[in-house]
Amino acid sequence: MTAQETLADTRRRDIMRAALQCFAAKGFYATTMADIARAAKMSAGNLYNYYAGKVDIVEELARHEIERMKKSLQDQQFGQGGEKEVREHVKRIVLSRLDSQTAKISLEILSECTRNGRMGEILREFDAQWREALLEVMKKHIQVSDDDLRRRIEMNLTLMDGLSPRLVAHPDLDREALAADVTEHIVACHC
Amino acid sequence: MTAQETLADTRRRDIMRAALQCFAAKGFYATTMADIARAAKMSAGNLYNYYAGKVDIVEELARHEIERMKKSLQDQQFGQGGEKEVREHVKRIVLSRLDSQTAKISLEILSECTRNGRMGEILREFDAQWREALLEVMKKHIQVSDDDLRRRIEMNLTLMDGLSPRLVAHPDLDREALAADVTEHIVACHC
DNA sequence: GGAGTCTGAGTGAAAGTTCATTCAGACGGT
DNA sequence: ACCGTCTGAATGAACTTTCACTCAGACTCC
Repeated sequence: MTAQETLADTRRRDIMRAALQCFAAKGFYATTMADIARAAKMSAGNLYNYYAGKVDIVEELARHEIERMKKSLQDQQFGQGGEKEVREHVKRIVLSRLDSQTAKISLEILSECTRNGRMGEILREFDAQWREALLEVMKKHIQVSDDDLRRRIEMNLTLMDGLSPRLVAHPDLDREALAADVTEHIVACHC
Repeated sequence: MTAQETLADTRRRDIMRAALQCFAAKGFYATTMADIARAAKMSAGNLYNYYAGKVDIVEELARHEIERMKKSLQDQQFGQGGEKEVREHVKRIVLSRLDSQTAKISLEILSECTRNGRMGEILREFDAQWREALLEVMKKHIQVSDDDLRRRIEMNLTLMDGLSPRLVAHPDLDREALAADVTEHIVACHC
Protein backbone atom coordinates (compact mmCIF):
# COMPACT_ATOMS: atom_id res chain seq x y z
CA MET A 1 0.00 0.00 0.00
CA THR A 2 2.65 2.44 1.12
CA ALA A 3 4.96 1.14 -1.57
CA GLN A 4 2.28 1.74 -4.20
CA GLU A 5 1.67 5.26 -3.07
CA THR A 6 5.36 5.97 -3.01
CA LEU A 7 5.80 4.67 -6.52
CA ALA A 8 2.84 6.68 -7.70
CA ASP A 9 4.23 9.76 -6.04
CA THR A 10 7.58 9.19 -7.68
CA ARG A 11 5.98 8.78 -11.07
CA ARG A 12 3.90 11.90 -10.64
CA ARG A 13 7.00 13.82 -9.67
CA ASP A 14 8.83 12.44 -12.71
CA ILE A 15 5.97 13.51 -14.92
CA MET A 16 5.83 16.97 -13.36
CA ARG A 17 9.54 17.44 -13.84
CA ALA A 18 9.30 16.32 -17.46
CA ALA A 19 6.29 18.53 -18.08
CA LEU A 20 8.10 21.52 -16.61
CA GLN A 21 10.99 21.03 -19.00
CA CYS A 22 8.73 20.62 -22.01
CA PHE A 23 6.44 23.51 -21.15
CA ALA A 24 9.39 25.83 -20.62
CA ALA A 25 10.82 24.78 -23.96
CA LYS A 26 7.71 24.70 -26.14
CA GLY A 27 4.77 26.09 -24.17
CA PHE A 28 1.61 24.39 -22.94
CA TYR A 29 -0.03 23.94 -26.33
CA ALA A 30 2.93 22.97 -28.46
CA THR A 31 4.07 20.18 -26.16
CA THR A 32 2.40 16.87 -26.86
CA MET A 33 1.74 14.04 -24.48
CA ALA A 34 4.38 12.13 -26.44
CA ASP A 35 6.90 14.87 -25.61
CA ILE A 36 6.17 14.62 -21.92
CA ALA A 37 6.30 10.84 -22.03
CA ARG A 38 9.66 10.91 -23.79
CA ALA A 39 11.09 13.38 -21.27
CA ALA A 40 9.76 11.26 -18.42
CA LYS A 41 11.18 8.11 -20.05
CA MET A 42 7.87 6.28 -20.19
CA SER A 43 5.17 5.51 -22.72
CA ALA A 44 2.45 7.99 -23.56
CA GLY A 45 -0.21 5.63 -22.34
CA ASN A 46 1.32 5.35 -18.92
CA LEU A 47 0.80 9.06 -18.28
CA TYR A 48 -2.90 8.30 -18.03
CA ASN A 49 -2.28 6.01 -15.09
CA TYR A 50 -1.26 9.08 -13.09
CA TYR A 51 -3.13 12.00 -14.62
CA ALA A 52 -6.58 12.24 -16.13
CA GLY A 53 -5.27 14.09 -19.17
CA LYS A 54 -3.20 16.91 -20.46
CA VAL A 55 -5.38 19.62 -18.89
CA ASP A 56 -4.89 17.91 -15.56
CA ILE A 57 -1.12 18.02 -15.94
CA VAL A 58 -1.13 21.68 -16.95
CA GLU A 59 -3.32 22.71 -14.06
CA GLU A 60 -1.41 20.75 -11.46
CA LEU A 61 1.85 22.20 -12.69
CA ALA A 62 0.49 25.73 -12.57
CA ARG A 63 -0.87 25.14 -9.08
CA HIS A 64 2.50 23.74 -8.03
CA GLU A 65 4.36 26.75 -9.37
CA ILE A 66 2.05 29.23 -7.68
CA GLU A 67 2.24 27.22 -4.48
CA ARG A 68 6.02 27.17 -4.72
CA MET A 69 6.10 30.92 -5.14
CA LYS A 70 3.74 31.41 -2.23
CA LYS A 71 5.87 29.19 -0.03
CA SER A 72 9.15 30.86 -0.97
CA LEU A 73 7.61 34.22 -0.13
CA GLN A 74 6.18 33.10 3.17
CA ASP A 75 9.44 31.48 4.20
CA GLN A 76 11.12 34.82 3.93
CA GLN A 77 9.59 36.02 7.19
CA PHE A 78 9.57 39.66 6.22
CA GLY A 79 8.64 40.67 9.71
CA GLN A 80 11.82 39.18 11.14
CA GLY A 81 15.42 40.23 11.14
CA GLY A 82 17.20 43.50 10.56
CA GLU A 83 17.45 45.47 7.36
CA LYS A 84 20.40 43.42 6.19
CA GLU A 85 18.49 40.15 6.49
CA VAL A 86 15.47 41.58 4.75
CA ARG A 87 17.64 42.82 1.93
CA GLU A 88 19.19 39.40 1.46
CA HIS A 89 15.80 37.71 1.49
CA VAL A 90 14.40 40.06 -1.10
CA LYS A 91 17.42 39.74 -3.32
CA ARG A 92 17.23 35.98 -3.23
CA ILE A 93 13.62 36.13 -4.40
CA VAL A 94 14.46 38.59 -7.16
CA LEU A 95 17.34 36.47 -8.40
CA SER A 96 15.18 33.36 -8.39
CA ARG A 97 12.81 35.15 -10.73
CA LEU A 98 15.68 36.07 -13.00
CA ASP A 99 16.07 32.47 -14.05
CA SER A 100 15.35 31.76 -17.69
CA GLN A 101 13.24 28.64 -17.24
CA THR A 102 11.29 30.18 -14.37
CA ALA A 103 10.60 33.24 -16.48
CA LYS A 104 9.29 31.18 -19.39
CA ILE A 105 6.98 29.14 -17.20
CA SER A 106 5.73 32.25 -15.44
CA LEU A 107 4.80 33.86 -18.73
CA GLU A 108 3.15 30.67 -19.89
CA ILE A 109 1.08 30.52 -16.72
CA LEU A 110 0.16 34.20 -16.94
CA SER A 111 -1.05 33.75 -20.52
CA GLU A 112 -3.05 30.72 -19.51
CA CYS A 113 -4.57 32.66 -16.60
CA THR A 114 -6.01 35.22 -18.99
CA ARG A 115 -8.23 32.60 -20.60
CA ASN A 116 -8.57 29.64 -18.26
CA GLY A 117 -11.06 30.85 -15.66
CA ARG A 118 -10.07 28.46 -12.90
CA MET A 119 -6.38 29.20 -13.20
CA GLY A 120 -7.04 32.93 -13.33
CA GLU A 121 -9.03 32.57 -10.15
CA ILE A 122 -6.17 30.82 -8.37
CA LEU A 123 -3.65 33.45 -9.41
CA ARG A 124 -5.84 36.41 -8.46
CA GLU A 125 -6.71 34.85 -5.14
CA PHE A 126 -3.05 34.29 -4.38
CA ASP A 127 -2.18 37.81 -5.41
CA ALA A 128 -4.88 39.31 -3.20
CA GLN A 129 -3.76 37.28 -0.17
CA TRP A 130 -0.20 38.27 -0.77
CA ARG A 131 -1.05 41.97 -1.00
CA GLU A 132 -2.92 41.80 2.27
CA ALA A 133 -0.07 39.98 4.00
CA LEU A 134 2.41 42.58 2.79
CA LEU A 135 0.13 45.34 3.98
CA GLU A 136 0.03 43.89 7.48
CA VAL A 137 3.79 43.53 7.67
CA MET A 138 4.50 47.00 6.38
CA LYS A 139 2.00 48.62 8.72
CA LYS A 140 4.25 47.64 11.59
CA HIS A 141 7.34 49.28 10.16
CA ILE A 142 6.15 52.44 8.55
CA GLN A 143 3.68 55.09 9.60
CA VAL A 144 1.68 56.13 6.56
CA SER A 145 -1.91 55.65 5.45
CA ASP A 146 -3.08 52.22 4.28
CA ASP A 147 -3.87 53.74 0.94
CA ASP A 148 -0.31 54.92 0.49
CA LEU A 149 1.01 51.54 1.55
CA ARG A 150 -1.20 49.79 -0.98
CA ARG A 151 0.21 52.01 -3.71
CA ARG A 152 3.77 51.19 -2.73
CA ILE A 153 2.93 47.50 -2.68
CA GLU A 154 1.43 47.73 -6.14
CA MET A 155 4.59 49.43 -7.40
CA ASN A 156 6.85 46.82 -5.88
CA LEU A 157 4.80 43.96 -7.24
CA THR A 158 4.85 45.58 -10.67
CA LEU A 159 8.60 45.65 -10.44
CA MET A 160 8.72 41.99 -9.45
CA ASP A 161 6.29 41.03 -12.19
CA GLY A 162 8.43 42.83 -14.75
CA LEU A 163 11.43 40.58 -14.18
CA SER A 164 10.23 37.70 -16.37
CA PRO A 165 9.26 39.85 -19.37
CA ARG A 166 12.49 41.81 -19.00
CA LEU A 167 14.58 38.66 -19.12
CA VAL A 168 12.86 37.56 -22.32
CA ALA A 169 13.37 40.92 -24.00
CA HIS A 170 16.96 41.23 -22.77
CA PRO A 171 18.43 37.83 -21.91
CA ASP A 172 21.97 39.15 -21.49
CA LEU A 173 21.12 41.76 -18.89
CA ASP A 174 23.28 42.09 -15.80
CA ARG A 175 21.28 40.04 -13.33
CA GLU A 176 23.31 41.00 -10.32
CA ALA A 177 22.98 44.71 -11.02
CA LEU A 178 19.26 44.55 -11.76
CA ALA A 179 18.62 42.40 -8.70
CA ALA A 180 20.56 44.86 -6.55
CA ASP A 181 18.64 47.85 -7.90
CA VAL A 182 15.24 46.20 -7.60
CA THR A 183 16.05 45.01 -4.08
CA GLU A 184 17.22 48.47 -3.12
CA HIS A 185 13.98 50.02 -4.33
CA ILE A 186 11.79 47.50 -2.54
CA VAL A 187 13.69 47.72 0.73
CA ALA A 188 13.64 51.53 0.58
CA CYS A 189 9.85 51.42 0.43
CA HIS A 190 9.66 48.83 3.13
CA CYS A 191 11.69 50.47 5.87
CA MET B 1 -5.04 47.89 -60.37
CA THR B 2 -5.13 50.34 -57.53
CA ALA B 3 -8.58 49.11 -56.62
CA GLN B 4 -7.33 45.54 -56.37
CA GLU B 5 -4.47 46.44 -54.08
CA THR B 6 -6.80 48.46 -51.94
CA LEU B 7 -9.20 45.55 -51.66
CA ALA B 8 -6.41 43.21 -50.66
CA ASP B 9 -5.17 45.70 -48.09
CA THR B 10 -8.67 46.04 -46.72
CA ARG B 11 -9.05 42.29 -46.41
CA ARG B 12 -5.70 41.93 -44.70
CA ARG B 13 -6.69 44.63 -42.26
CA ASP B 14 -10.03 42.89 -41.65
CA ILE B 15 -8.21 39.67 -40.96
CA MET B 16 -5.71 41.35 -38.64
CA ARG B 17 -8.48 42.99 -36.68
CA ALA B 18 -10.35 39.71 -36.39
CA ALA B 19 -7.20 37.85 -35.39
CA LEU B 20 -6.41 40.44 -32.72
CA GLN B 21 -9.84 39.96 -31.16
CA CYS B 22 -9.59 36.18 -31.24
CA PHE B 23 -6.02 36.03 -29.97
CA ALA B 24 -6.78 38.38 -27.07
CA ALA B 25 -9.80 36.25 -26.16
CA LYS B 26 -8.40 32.74 -26.60
CA GLY B 27 -4.68 32.98 -27.27
CA PHE B 28 -2.68 32.05 -30.35
CA TYR B 29 -3.08 28.32 -30.09
CA ALA B 30 -6.67 28.01 -28.98
CA THR B 31 -8.04 30.17 -31.79
CA THR B 32 -8.75 28.24 -34.95
CA MET B 33 -8.70 29.49 -38.51
CA ALA B 34 -12.47 29.03 -38.42
CA ASP B 35 -12.64 31.44 -35.47
CA ILE B 36 -10.68 34.08 -37.34
CA ALA B 37 -12.75 33.57 -40.48
CA ARG B 38 -15.98 33.94 -38.51
CA ALA B 39 -14.75 37.12 -36.84
CA ALA B 40 -13.65 38.50 -40.20
CA LYS B 41 -16.97 37.49 -41.77
CA MET B 42 -15.48 35.34 -44.51
CA SER B 43 -14.83 31.68 -45.23
CA ALA B 44 -11.87 29.84 -43.78
CA GLY B 45 -10.52 29.13 -47.22
CA ASN B 46 -10.44 32.76 -48.16
CA LEU B 47 -7.93 33.50 -45.42
CA TYR B 48 -5.39 31.64 -47.51
CA ASN B 49 -5.80 34.12 -50.33
CA TYR B 50 -4.22 36.73 -48.06
CA TYR B 51 -1.94 34.81 -45.69
CA ALA B 52 0.16 31.74 -46.21
CA GLY B 53 -1.20 30.13 -43.06
CA LYS B 54 -1.87 30.49 -39.38
CA VAL B 55 1.79 30.98 -38.49
CA ASP B 56 1.94 33.80 -41.00
CA ILE B 57 -1.01 35.54 -39.36
CA VAL B 58 0.45 35.17 -35.88
CA GLU B 59 3.83 36.52 -36.92
CA GLU B 60 2.44 39.48 -38.84
CA LEU B 61 0.24 40.40 -35.91
CA ALA B 62 3.14 40.21 -33.49
CA ARG B 63 5.29 42.32 -35.79
CA HIS B 64 2.47 44.84 -36.07
CA GLU B 65 2.10 45.09 -32.32
CA ILE B 66 5.81 45.52 -31.72
CA GLU B 67 5.95 48.10 -34.51
CA ARG B 68 3.01 49.90 -32.99
CA MET B 69 4.73 50.03 -29.64
CA LYS B 70 7.96 51.25 -31.20
CA LYS B 71 6.09 53.99 -33.03
CA SER B 72 4.16 55.13 -29.97
CA LEU B 73 7.42 55.36 -28.06
CA GLN B 74 9.26 57.25 -30.78
CA ASP B 75 6.40 59.69 -31.16
CA GLN B 76 6.89 60.72 -27.60
CA GLN B 77 9.99 62.77 -28.37
CA PHE B 78 11.54 62.31 -24.98
CA GLY B 79 14.22 64.82 -25.72
CA GLN B 80 11.68 67.60 -26.25
CA GLY B 81 9.55 69.65 -23.90
CA GLY B 82 9.78 70.49 -20.23
CA GLU B 83 9.32 68.15 -17.33
CA LYS B 84 5.55 68.55 -17.43
CA GLU B 85 5.34 67.41 -21.06
CA VAL B 86 7.64 64.47 -20.46
CA ARG B 87 5.53 63.44 -17.50
CA GLU B 88 2.36 63.51 -19.56
CA HIS B 89 3.96 61.54 -22.38
CA VAL B 90 5.20 58.86 -20.04
CA LYS B 91 1.90 58.62 -18.24
CA ARG B 92 0.05 58.17 -21.51
CA ILE B 93 2.32 55.25 -22.43
CA VAL B 94 1.90 53.68 -19.02
CA LEU B 95 -1.87 53.97 -19.17
CA SER B 96 -1.96 52.49 -22.66
CA ARG B 97 -0.20 49.42 -21.26
CA LEU B 98 -2.76 49.17 -18.50
CA ASP B 99 -5.41 48.13 -20.99
CA SER B 100 -6.75 44.62 -20.55
CA GLN B 101 -6.68 43.55 -24.20
CA THR B 102 -3.25 45.07 -24.75
CA ALA B 103 -1.95 43.24 -21.69
CA LYS B 104 -3.28 39.89 -22.90
CA ILE B 105 -1.77 40.26 -26.35
CA SER B 106 1.53 41.42 -24.88
CA LEU B 107 1.76 38.33 -22.72
CA GLU B 108 0.79 36.13 -25.62
CA ILE B 109 3.55 37.66 -27.74
CA LEU B 110 6.10 37.38 -24.94
CA SER B 111 5.32 33.69 -24.49
CA GLU B 112 5.61 33.13 -28.20
CA CYS B 113 8.94 34.98 -28.27
CA THR B 114 10.41 32.50 -25.81
CA ARG B 115 9.99 29.66 -28.30
CA ASN B 116 9.68 31.10 -31.79
CA GLY B 117 13.22 32.08 -32.72
CA ARG B 118 12.32 34.64 -35.34
CA MET B 119 9.85 36.45 -33.12
CA GLY B 120 12.26 36.42 -30.21
CA GLU B 121 14.84 37.97 -32.50
CA ILE B 122 12.50 40.79 -33.46
CA LEU B 123 11.63 41.56 -29.85
CA ARG B 124 15.20 41.50 -28.60
CA GLU B 125 16.35 43.65 -31.48
CA PHE B 126 13.64 46.19 -30.74
CA ASP B 127 14.48 46.17 -27.05
CA ALA B 128 18.17 46.73 -27.71
CA GLN B 129 17.48 49.66 -30.05
CA TRP B 130 15.13 51.17 -27.55
CA ARG B 131 17.65 50.89 -24.72
CA GLU B 132 20.30 52.61 -26.82
CA ALA B 133 17.93 55.40 -27.80
CA LEU B 134 16.99 55.98 -24.18
CA LEU B 135 20.64 56.05 -23.22
CA GLU B 136 21.37 58.78 -25.76
CA VAL B 137 18.47 60.91 -24.60
CA MET B 138 19.28 60.55 -20.91
CA LYS B 139 22.93 61.34 -21.43
CA LYS B 140 21.93 64.87 -22.36
CA HIS B 141 19.94 65.48 -19.21
CA ILE B 142 21.86 63.83 -16.46
CA GLN B 143 25.53 63.64 -15.62
CA VAL B 144 26.32 60.14 -14.49
CA SER B 145 28.26 57.24 -15.96
CA ASP B 146 26.82 55.28 -18.87
CA ASP B 147 26.87 52.22 -16.72
CA ASP B 148 24.70 53.87 -14.10
CA LEU B 149 22.33 55.11 -16.80
CA ARG B 150 21.98 51.63 -18.24
CA ARG B 151 21.05 50.33 -14.82
CA ARG B 152 18.38 52.99 -14.41
CA ILE B 153 17.02 52.19 -17.85
CA GLU B 154 16.86 48.51 -17.01
CA MET B 155 14.92 49.33 -13.84
CA ASN B 156 12.45 51.54 -15.66
CA LEU B 157 11.90 48.99 -18.41
CA THR B 158 11.33 46.33 -15.77
CA LEU B 159 8.68 48.55 -14.27
CA MET B 160 7.03 49.04 -17.65
CA ASP B 161 7.19 45.35 -18.45
CA GLY B 162 5.53 44.54 -15.15
CA LEU B 163 2.34 46.38 -16.02
CA SER B 164 0.78 43.60 -18.12
CA PRO B 165 1.43 40.80 -15.64
CA ARG B 166 0.26 43.03 -12.81
CA LEU B 167 -3.04 43.72 -14.55
CA VAL B 168 -3.64 40.01 -15.02
CA ALA B 169 -2.91 39.23 -11.37
CA HIS B 170 -4.90 42.22 -10.10
CA PRO B 171 -7.46 43.37 -12.67
CA ASP B 172 -9.17 45.76 -10.27
CA LEU B 173 -6.10 47.75 -9.38
CA ASP B 174 -6.28 51.54 -9.33
CA ARG B 175 -4.88 52.32 -12.77
CA GLU B 176 -4.63 56.03 -12.24
CA ALA B 177 -2.71 55.66 -9.01
CA LEU B 178 -0.33 53.04 -10.38
CA ALA B 179 0.24 55.02 -13.56
CA ALA B 180 0.99 58.12 -11.49
CA ASP B 181 3.46 56.27 -9.28
CA VAL B 182 5.22 54.53 -12.16
CA THR B 183 5.42 57.77 -14.10
CA GLU B 184 6.80 59.56 -11.07
CA HIS B 185 9.53 56.98 -10.64
CA ILE B 186 10.53 57.05 -14.29
CA VAL B 187 10.59 60.83 -14.54
CA ALA B 188 12.58 61.08 -11.32
CA CYS B 189 15.29 58.90 -12.89
CA HIS B 190 15.16 60.78 -16.12
CA CYS B 191 15.69 64.33 -14.88
C1' DG C 1 0.70 -17.23 -10.96
C1' DG C 2 -1.39 -13.07 -10.02
C1' DA C 3 -1.52 -8.11 -9.08
C1' DG C 4 0.38 -4.17 -10.32
C1' DT C 5 2.77 -1.69 -13.88
C1' DC C 6 3.87 -0.50 -18.39
C1' DT C 7 3.90 -0.50 -23.51
C1' DG C 8 2.81 1.21 -28.09
C1' DA C 9 -0.09 0.51 -31.91
C1' DG C 10 -4.60 2.01 -32.84
C1' DT C 11 -8.65 5.33 -32.97
C1' DG C 12 -11.38 9.21 -33.55
C1' DA C 13 -11.89 13.90 -33.42
C1' DA C 14 -10.20 18.35 -34.31
C1' DA C 15 -8.03 21.70 -37.00
C1' DG C 16 -4.91 23.46 -40.78
C1' DT C 17 -4.84 23.45 -45.63
C1' DT C 18 -6.31 22.71 -50.50
C1' DC C 19 -9.10 23.06 -54.48
C1' DA C 20 -12.96 22.56 -57.75
C1' DT C 21 -16.64 25.42 -58.33
C1' DT C 22 -19.63 29.56 -58.20
C1' DC C 23 -20.77 34.10 -59.27
C1' DA C 24 -20.75 39.11 -59.50
C1' DG C 25 -18.83 42.51 -61.90
C1' DA C 26 -15.41 44.41 -65.44
C1' DC C 27 -14.08 44.63 -70.19
C1' DG C 28 -14.57 44.90 -75.14
C1' DG C 29 -16.38 44.11 -79.60
C1' DT C 30 -20.57 45.01 -82.36
C1' DA D 1 -26.77 49.77 -75.29
C1' DC D 2 -26.30 44.66 -75.51
C1' DC D 3 -24.11 40.28 -75.42
C1' DG D 4 -20.20 37.20 -74.83
C1' DT D 5 -16.00 36.63 -72.41
C1' DC D 6 -13.04 36.82 -68.75
C1' DT D 7 -11.20 37.67 -64.10
C1' DG D 8 -10.51 36.66 -59.50
C1' DA D 9 -12.63 36.91 -54.97
C1' DA D 10 -15.13 33.85 -52.26
C1' DT D 11 -17.04 29.51 -50.82
C1' DG D 12 -17.25 25.15 -48.37
C1' DA D 13 -16.57 20.42 -48.64
C1' DA D 14 -12.79 17.17 -48.95
C1' DC D 15 -8.20 16.04 -47.67
C1' DT D 16 -4.34 15.51 -44.55
C1' DT D 17 -2.03 15.65 -40.50
C1' DT D 18 -1.61 15.94 -35.76
C1' DC D 19 -2.57 14.58 -31.24
C1' DA D 20 -5.08 13.32 -27.02
C1' DC D 21 -6.67 9.31 -25.47
C1' DT D 22 -7.71 3.95 -25.24
C1' DC D 23 -6.89 -0.82 -24.69
C1' DA D 24 -5.31 -5.49 -25.22
C1' DG D 25 -1.56 -7.74 -24.14
C1' DA D 26 3.46 -8.07 -22.26
C1' DC D 27 6.38 -7.69 -18.42
C1' DT D 28 8.00 -8.00 -13.56
C1' DC D 29 8.26 -8.53 -9.08
C1' DC D 30 6.48 -10.90 -4.89
